[in-house]
Amino acid sequence: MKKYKTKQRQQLTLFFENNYDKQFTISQLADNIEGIGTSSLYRNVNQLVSEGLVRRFQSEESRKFLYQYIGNSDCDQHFHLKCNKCGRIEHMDNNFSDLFIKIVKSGNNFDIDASRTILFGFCLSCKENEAEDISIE
Amino acid sequence: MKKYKTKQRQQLTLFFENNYDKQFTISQLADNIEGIGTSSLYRNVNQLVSEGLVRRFQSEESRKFLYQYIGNSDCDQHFHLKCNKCGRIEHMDNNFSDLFIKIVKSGNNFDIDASRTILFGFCLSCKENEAEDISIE
DNA sequence: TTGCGTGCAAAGGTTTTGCATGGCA
DNA sequence: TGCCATGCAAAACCTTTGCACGCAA
Repeated sequence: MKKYKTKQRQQLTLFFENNYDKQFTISQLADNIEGIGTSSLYRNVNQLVSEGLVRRFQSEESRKFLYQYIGNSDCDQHFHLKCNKCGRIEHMDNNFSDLFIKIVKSGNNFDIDASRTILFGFCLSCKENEAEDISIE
Repeated sequence: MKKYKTKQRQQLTLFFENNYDKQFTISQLADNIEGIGTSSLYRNVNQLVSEGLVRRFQSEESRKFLYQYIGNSDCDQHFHLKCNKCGRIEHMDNNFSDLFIKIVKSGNNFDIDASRTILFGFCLSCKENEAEDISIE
């Protein structure tokens, strides 16, 4: 399938590249990118997903899909850590990932597929602000 | 709110109890349980979720919810391992879970919430059958 | 008998698809 | 010019909700 470099597709890719490691819903993308219709947005995002440049997740709370640019990083090699508060994704070190995979393999006879697994919790900066916000949540 | 022991609710609970550690979509529940309408199914399942007896997950691929009976087990204490092939959920040993949580805490400054995290991979029995089936998938 | 539960149908919200038009190469 | 991409609208899909009837206690 040939691909044309349309204005819409270029804007979408640019926006993703400028917001590496953040996740967006379709409506958030639409809010931030001028001049692209919903269906073209879905089609382009899905194409980026199938190319492996963007990753699709499920939101925890709502039923919306979340999209995150991962570029050409070797994300199949390691775990990802998602903060339940700010939503950011961290890439776990490959060595730590390997270590854990081996622990589970020996302890549980289970072969973890790190590329499919997301670990949920709280990142450092959200943890540090926890004390102040404890009454909110 | 009072609760009546209706036939439908009893059948649902029975099915869940007989299929401990498996996850089902609503339509899979409907296929397996005779004589319960969709809306009653949703309402009963959601009630079990709010009572803490059933847990609701998001499917990774589709937008469907998955439901799993957890009874009164202390699933907040450990990780769960889901086999990508047979779909079964295993409960990871609490000690292994603790170990990994500590590793990630020191290595990544990230507090994992084991209760929300599912580790994907392949279980022992599916791994053993892998050689025969490798052409299928 | 009381009032919660059920089931049908409709609503609500997100994603996908059909089709005619537009724009890249 | 050829043909992929766009955008509108409609369809598809899953979950929730409204309402009249049914059934447990």
